[in-house]
Amino acid sequence: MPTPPTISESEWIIMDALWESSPQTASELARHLRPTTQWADNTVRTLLTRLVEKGALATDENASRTRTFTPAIKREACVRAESQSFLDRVFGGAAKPLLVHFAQNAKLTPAEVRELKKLLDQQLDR
Amino acid sequence: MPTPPTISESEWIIMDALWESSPQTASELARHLRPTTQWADNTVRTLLTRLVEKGALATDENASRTRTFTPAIKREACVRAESQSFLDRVFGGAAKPLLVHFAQNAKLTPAEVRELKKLLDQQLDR
DNA sequence: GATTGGCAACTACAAATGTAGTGTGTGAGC
DNA sequence: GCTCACACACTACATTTGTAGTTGCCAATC
Repeated sequence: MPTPPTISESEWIIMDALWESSPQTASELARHLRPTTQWADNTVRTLLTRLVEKGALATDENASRTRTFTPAIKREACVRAESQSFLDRVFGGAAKPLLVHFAQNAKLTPAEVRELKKLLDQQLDR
Repeated sequence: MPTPPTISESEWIIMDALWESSPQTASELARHLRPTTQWADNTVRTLLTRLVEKGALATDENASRTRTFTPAIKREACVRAESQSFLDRVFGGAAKPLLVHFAQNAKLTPAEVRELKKLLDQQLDR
């Protein structure tokens, strides 16, 4: 998978559901998402179609009547792309201010803080 | 300023220029941005108009012939809003994975690492 | 065999975005 | 006073996004 395509906000919701559990059919997805999104079936189908067009999802071509959908790109790659774009747009590409922002605004448990500090230490070693 | 409006990617470029130096006239802005964006004057003007409509920029109402533009909202507020939306969309609202991601992928200087660790410690104290 | 309940494909349509072009009025210079 | 260069306001138009509705086909059911 080359550069991941642009995934819009609604499309992320679909992708997330499929990254979490796939393959799924359109109706399964719609059913699972309805409580939170209240989307009509056709809305889910449209988003699925667009994601397939973008190459973000794959369907089983053989299945004639009811297709299932599976991610064709890795979540990590999308996260990476989105993160880079966000970093550039909002923080002018500088990671430190971003980290400062989230470190200050997030409510972290002591355990998480310890974990992050350990991660930062590993940065020093390299 | 209540909740900041949605600022699109192109609009961020305009806002950034004005947060950095304001007030500026449309042509000044266009001139400054041309090297990087290659936008036509009218493109800049359109974006400015939209930002004024959104309440993100203010113009000096009195000036009759050549208006200048100034941010009407704080960069920090926009950063906060964008960050929240990004956090929710890409990391499902969980700050720790986000911090992990950027802590691992960013290349930080030892000084920056120390600074961040100090910040994290302050989190513990509260 | 006619009916029904899905599913897929196609179409719809408004708002937001990116990126300008056109028309118009006016101050600055000649 | 006439002209020209600008600046502003309007208009334009393709794409993307959000959110469906409509139509047509097929498989299982009665």
